[in-house]
Amino acid sequence: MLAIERRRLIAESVRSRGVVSVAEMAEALGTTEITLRRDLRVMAKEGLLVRTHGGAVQPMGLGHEPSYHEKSGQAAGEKAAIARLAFSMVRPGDSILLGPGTTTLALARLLVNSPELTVVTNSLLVAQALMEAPRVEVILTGGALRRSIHALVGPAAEESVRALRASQTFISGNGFSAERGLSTPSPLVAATDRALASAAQQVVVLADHTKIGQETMCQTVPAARIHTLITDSRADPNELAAIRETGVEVRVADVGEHEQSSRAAR
Amino acid sequence: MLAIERRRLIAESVRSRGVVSVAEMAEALGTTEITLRRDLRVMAKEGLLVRTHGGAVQPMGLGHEPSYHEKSGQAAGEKAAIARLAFSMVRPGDSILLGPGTTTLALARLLVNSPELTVVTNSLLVAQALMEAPRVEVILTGGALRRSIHALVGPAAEESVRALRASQTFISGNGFSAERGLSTPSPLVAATDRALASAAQQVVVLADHTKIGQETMCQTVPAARIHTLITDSRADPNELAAIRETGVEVRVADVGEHEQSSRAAR
DNA sequence: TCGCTATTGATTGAAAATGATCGATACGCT
DNA sequence: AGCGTATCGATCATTTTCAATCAATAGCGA
Repeated sequence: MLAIERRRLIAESVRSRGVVSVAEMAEALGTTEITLRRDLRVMAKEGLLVRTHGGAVQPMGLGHEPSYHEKSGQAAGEKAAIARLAFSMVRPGDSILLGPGTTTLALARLLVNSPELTVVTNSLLVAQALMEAPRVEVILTGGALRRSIHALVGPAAEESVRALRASQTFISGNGFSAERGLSTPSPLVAATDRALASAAQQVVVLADHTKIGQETMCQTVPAARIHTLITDSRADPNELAAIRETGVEVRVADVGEHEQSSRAAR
Repeated sequence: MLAIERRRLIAESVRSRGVVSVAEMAEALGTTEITLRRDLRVMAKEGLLVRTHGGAVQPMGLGHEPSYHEKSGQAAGEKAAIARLAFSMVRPGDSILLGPGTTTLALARLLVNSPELTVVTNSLLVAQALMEAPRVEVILTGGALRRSIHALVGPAAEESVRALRASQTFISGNGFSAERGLSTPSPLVAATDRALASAAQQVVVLADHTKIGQETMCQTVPAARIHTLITDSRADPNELAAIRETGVEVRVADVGEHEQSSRAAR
């Protein structure tokens, strides 16, 4: 096996799995750990990976953001189930909008192998996830970077979606109630989400049970403008009933037994 | 077997498999490794493949562009020196534009502790780097995601910078010559870079020595529209003189002794 | 046939890559 | 904190690969 070929495989492994171990790779590539260590050292110097004890990890820049990831561990199983249900509503050839949030991010990760799709988003994390999706056309809105949610907001963001029209918008938020609809704590984010919502024929809200019945400061979209809410089975049934009253179609995602949210974030 | 025939088979093998090994091909073609090496040397000089130890690989640029990871290691010390010089040109309170590229990314990393700055960029990596810069306002252009360079391009990107006006633009490219100015292989990228350049009073090009004198397909900005070129001390002096003739201010960054990049590009 | 040239094969010393050993260091566990 | 284990880096030996030079062969025209 050629050295360059070996390194290409290592790079690929790092990109796809995030981490590699020296022993494991040496075994897989049929070489010794010494050689592999040398490869890793060279590749680390080139910035292709970051060396750690016993292996190497993906350099920060592609892949997973830790601070944001802590949050995504909460109700991870539920979020994944919601994302799967939302995924089933996407048809090949569609143009869809994705807002920021851990649940929409989970949806984006499911879209990686999807064929022929156009995704418009203001979330850097969604864009990052779809970097791996060769057949998905990704369009980012412009806008000012809001660090806390890794998303683009502000007038520029709203302006750039004004010209667009998509079949569906998938957005999330911090609270959803029958009375107030979808809400978030930040006026800037709310305004941008509102722009996303108004650019699509169908507005789908992804909100796990921790958000149902919650109300936060700024209304994003009133319930009347929302077509579908996808949540999970631990949401308060009374509130869901009230939401249905307002004309929103409520769909409840089934959480597989193996992915209860009791599990800690990795 | 004719030499032409043999080389055609080699080229085909490289194209289809990405890599060939000397021993393997010699076996397959029924010739000796010496002859095969000679073939590879000639073909490498013609740019049909890139020679490596033990074999050869597909030239990056045809099959797939060099993923930015691969490029980021080349001339790393020089790039850092160029970035430092560019950094000294940025004044607090400025609004600047940053294009995509490993050198502009290095500049962005230096800006992390900079106070009171507005940065407009179409590079996701620059945005990511500035995520850590609490006092830098980051604005992303919109646009279609170009995966190979992790940047936003296309009409939407150009449109979103049209309304902006900054004091300086820092852009990079794949080639810079006195005759052709700044150039890149992709028309889409070139158009977007051009839009960035036209939005600022001062256009600064960051290009390490490997790009000086090179010409690629699409002209981004003619030399006449460029105010300053920052490069490193290994650049061809004759070409730099010719560039100065066109009225471009050429500044040469000093590479610290500890960060030579003697390693050849692979 | 003769002479010329281009291509191929062989040899050799140098360079690179690989593998192994050993002391030093870091990590995990109690 | 202390100890055992795993990992790391450096150095040296071995193998592989490379480039340069020289010899041999085949093709070609006069």
